[in-house]
Amino acid sequence: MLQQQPITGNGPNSGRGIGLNAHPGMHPLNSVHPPTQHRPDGDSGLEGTENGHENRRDIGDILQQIMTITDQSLDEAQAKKHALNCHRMKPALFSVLCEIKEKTGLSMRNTQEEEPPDPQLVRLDNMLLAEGVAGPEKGGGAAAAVSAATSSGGMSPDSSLEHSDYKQKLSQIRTIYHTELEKYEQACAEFTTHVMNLLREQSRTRPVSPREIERMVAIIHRKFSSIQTQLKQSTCEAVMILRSRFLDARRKRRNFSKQATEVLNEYFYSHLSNPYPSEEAKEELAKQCGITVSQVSNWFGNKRIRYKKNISKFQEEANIYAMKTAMGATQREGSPHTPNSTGSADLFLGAPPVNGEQPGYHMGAQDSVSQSRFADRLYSPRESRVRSSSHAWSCSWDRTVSNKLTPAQLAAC
DNA sequence: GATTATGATTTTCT
DNA sequence: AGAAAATCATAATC
Repeated sequence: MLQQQPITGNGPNSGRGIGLNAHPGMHPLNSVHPPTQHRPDGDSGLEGTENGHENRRDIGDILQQIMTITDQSLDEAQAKKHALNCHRMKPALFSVLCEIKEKTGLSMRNTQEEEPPDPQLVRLDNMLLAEGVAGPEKGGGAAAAVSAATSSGGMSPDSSLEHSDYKQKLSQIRTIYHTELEKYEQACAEFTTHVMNLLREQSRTRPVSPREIERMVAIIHRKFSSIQTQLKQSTCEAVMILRSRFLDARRKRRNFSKQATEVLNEYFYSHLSNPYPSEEAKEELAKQCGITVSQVSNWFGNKRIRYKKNISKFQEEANIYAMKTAMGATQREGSPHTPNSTGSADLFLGAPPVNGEQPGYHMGAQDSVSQSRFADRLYSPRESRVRSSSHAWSCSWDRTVSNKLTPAQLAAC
């Protein structure tokens, strides 16, 4: 627009702009246009000498004014500024100018002032809060996250050690996060204050309304919040990596202690006809082995399926435990049995005397006496009670395993 | 380092 | 819902 003026502008102001006509190089341009009607003298396109002189005088005046400003002392300038500020028309003029600004350039920004909270940021906030990184410092924050993550899988005996390591690392992340957040907030506050002061200062000489300052502050905060989002995102990533490293149970699998395996195996082989411990029995076993109930369940699940898949592989182990149990039973011979007892006493529950006979170790062999004994047991009141609580047992274990028990194992059962 | 053992998880079944 | 079966991933062993 402005650049076109010299070409098309031959109106009343044409030829009076500062510097344009004064520049000698512009004359050929102007000369393209024929002389307009307000020049009846039919000048050949060159500015009239009077006009030219007038323009030069104007420019000279302006230059002179500029020069005098630099000559003014600071006090003088301040006094003038003050006088301007105290001018009775100033507030009115100020507000009018502010209004005009609002209606023009700044109206665009009004539309985006009330934007909804960023869903991504909300998600990050929620996660940081849940992980105990953000929010109030509470001792149980990290621990709660850990227990929540491990509740399904159970805890290994050395888990407390690893959890403290996890907590320590998490608190490191927390510290870094809070330090960075503080830095960010400080920087944001500093910058905001600086800009506000600057704008307030400038509002004395140019139309800057308080509303505009507020808006500017909001813009600054928006810009800074993107940095905050990045910080939150990287913190979340760090927490996720930490979690996957420390809380993935499969990653840190530890074998149970020998003693724990012993206890579990003893129970398993002494209940080979129905290796489904009740909830109470599981709790008891868990207590004895120093593992969780779900770990006991896992162990029995694994053991059952692996035993069933390859019985011959487990024969030796089975016989060892059967012998152990049988010997235990022999030792206890004569002592009163409590058929409905639970827990470790259940190991010898109902195990009949093997008539002094040592376990035969007839791998896979199955005599008719054992079979009938097994059948008896199968339909004994106790067994039927247990069976009703273990639906799968009658369908799967009974058919595939129980009828392959060796005499020693059966005796143990 | 290949193989096996084993605890945990996931999927399927009853 | 709980167990079986399949699978994964790591520990232990050779």
